[in-house]
Amino acid sequence: MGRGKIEIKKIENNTNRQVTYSKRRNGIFKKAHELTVLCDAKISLIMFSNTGKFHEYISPSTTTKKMYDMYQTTLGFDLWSSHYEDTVRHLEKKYATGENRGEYESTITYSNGVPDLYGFCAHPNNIPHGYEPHDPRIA
DNA sequence: AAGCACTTTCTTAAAATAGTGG
DNA sequence: CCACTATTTTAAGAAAGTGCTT
Repeated sequence: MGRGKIEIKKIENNTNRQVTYSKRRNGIFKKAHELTVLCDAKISLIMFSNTGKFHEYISPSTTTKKMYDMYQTTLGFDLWSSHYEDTVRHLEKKYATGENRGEYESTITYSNGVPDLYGFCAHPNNIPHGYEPHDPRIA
């Protein structure tokens, strides 16, 4: 877009990276707001820049706490338990590729894959181009 | 004043999407 | 459902602006 297309990889130039982050963040927040209004969706976006600056969007119809509660209820585990990592591994093993996918997808209407710790839900058949997972746990 | 981190503005090419029709 | 198209929107690049710190 803009003056030309850029390759999706880390922007090494500090100034350009900062500008792109600022503009794209606003773009995402605007889209989240539109989806909230148009489709009556509940959306929570939490982001930290590479310098640690915090920004958040939350649909007016919900709260961040409610979203975490829904996340836990939907996936059936406790985010804050000491067994969280184990639980996620278990769910991934059970649902990510196996014959239980249908059962899983019937309970998850929005996402299309495994419980995520890395920003999106990944399923081999439905990963947007350029967003291949880089989960440090599955190195 | 000068340097730094971050945001905004302008132009405009590329991408997204609403609408339409097979 | 998919393909095509017209219209709208996004965001790159460059530059200017804002606010904070030293």
